[in-house]
Amino acid sequence: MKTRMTATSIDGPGHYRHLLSSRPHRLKSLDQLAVLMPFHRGQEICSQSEPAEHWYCVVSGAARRYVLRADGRRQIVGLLLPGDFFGFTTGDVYDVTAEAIGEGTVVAAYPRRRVELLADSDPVIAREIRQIAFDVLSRMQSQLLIVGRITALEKVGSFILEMAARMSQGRGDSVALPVSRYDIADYLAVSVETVSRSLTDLKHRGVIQLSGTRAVKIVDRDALEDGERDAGHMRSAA
Amino acid sequence: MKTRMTATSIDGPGHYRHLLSSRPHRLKSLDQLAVLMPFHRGQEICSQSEPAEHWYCVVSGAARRYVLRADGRRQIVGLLLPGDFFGFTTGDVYDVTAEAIGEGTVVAAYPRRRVELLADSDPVIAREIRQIAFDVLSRMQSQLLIVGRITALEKVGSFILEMAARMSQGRGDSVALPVSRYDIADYLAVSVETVSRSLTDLKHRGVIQLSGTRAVKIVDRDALEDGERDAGHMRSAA
DNA sequence: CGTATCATTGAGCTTAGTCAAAAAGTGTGG
DNA sequence: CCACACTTTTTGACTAAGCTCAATGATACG
Repeated sequence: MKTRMTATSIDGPGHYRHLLSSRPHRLKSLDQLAVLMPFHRGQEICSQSEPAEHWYCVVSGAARRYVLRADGRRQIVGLLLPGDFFGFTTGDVYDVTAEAIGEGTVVAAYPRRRVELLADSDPVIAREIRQIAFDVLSRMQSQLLIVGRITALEKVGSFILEMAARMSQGRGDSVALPVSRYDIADYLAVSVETVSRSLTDLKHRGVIQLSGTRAVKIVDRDALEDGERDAGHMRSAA
Repeated sequence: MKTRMTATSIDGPGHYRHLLSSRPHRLKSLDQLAVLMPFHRGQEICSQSEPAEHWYCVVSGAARRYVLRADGRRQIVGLLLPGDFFGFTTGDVYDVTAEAIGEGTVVAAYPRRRVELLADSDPVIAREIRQIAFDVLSRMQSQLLIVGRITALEKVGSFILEMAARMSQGRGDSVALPVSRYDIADYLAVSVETVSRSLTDLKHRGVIQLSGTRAVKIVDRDALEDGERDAGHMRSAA
């Protein structure tokens, strides 16, 4: 069993502070409550069935939320990029495990009780948290829509589009995938081999270009979006 | 295009009031703000891309949230049973369409602006809404975990278990499925034929019994849960 | 009681999973 | 800087699961 890094394992709460303050994100008003924690590659941030004492926000790097099946299969129910919050539960324990993907992933941990108390006295903060919850909801629904697609090619195509949108804030046709093929496979609920084959296929068709294994350039966005279009496809104008 | 029933189409806001007050659910404190609306089978409750002016709660019957793909395929991203809330968005328009499944499905509509104003002045209500959002999150994650399963048999098995848990509050091994095979198919992202074949299969194996097409009796719960068990499987003790 | 919808079953075909192995990166210590 | 070990990625051959098309049976509703 992996050891879990605790808040006390960092040598001073202000060490990564600049990372937080320099980055625009929701809950800015709660930054002073946050404890910033760096994690090693593959290290658990919070574990399924353990007391849910914090809400988290990725500051830099990336993380994955997942469950392990009895057959050993891993199912990823969320990829978390900088600015993404996680750790919200219905009960008082975490419902899935979250772990850092890259070395040195930094996460802000907000003590749940204290934040909720603050929210009780400050409607603005309460609204912020509500909005964050809706964002999480929206992210999860996107994944559901991707995983629910029919062919593996469509799943991988949608995945690239989602990553492109989330990583570069919608602009730019180049993505540096923050995850391995294995992660993509477990996120899309297909096998690694199928992910690899789909990418190769998209490359051969001239839909994408690959520089190395992680850098993807979107050449023909329309082709990716085909089999992606749903009736009434439009970004919600906030 | 289907016509959408508006709030004015009911002949008095108090007509279905007893349905709401007799049913335990969250947001009891907001019942007086709710407008109760009955819907016909297949009638739209709210539409993708339209202004999100209400939050909803199913009072009786059932509803589905879905998107339509360019190829005509329908993807269901949520089945809503009595007590379930929906209509939360990140932007100011609904991100998917919701429609009633059964004839006479009754839904409570809460005017979003007014509820948020109320939440601003009442921390208890704000907390309620937060909790509701987390519930929605949990429901969606459950679906993601089911859709992400490998075989159709596992998907259908998990679906039966989920419905049994949600409909009878965990008690009882009999479920009256509130939806058609087509709905199940679009919820699980498999074809109707596969749903039918899987149910027949489970019946022949003695895992379930079917009385008619909608009534399912769980005979061998363990068998359904196999390929269902994930490491650390336990209900969060609230 | 007829008609439309829903459900089941069958046959053939396509896709993706599995098993196996090679190739390409990555990182480490000598 | 290079050699070695390990991980990740790709490719191939085979198998099996599920989709499509098609037809028949069952239900529900007017």
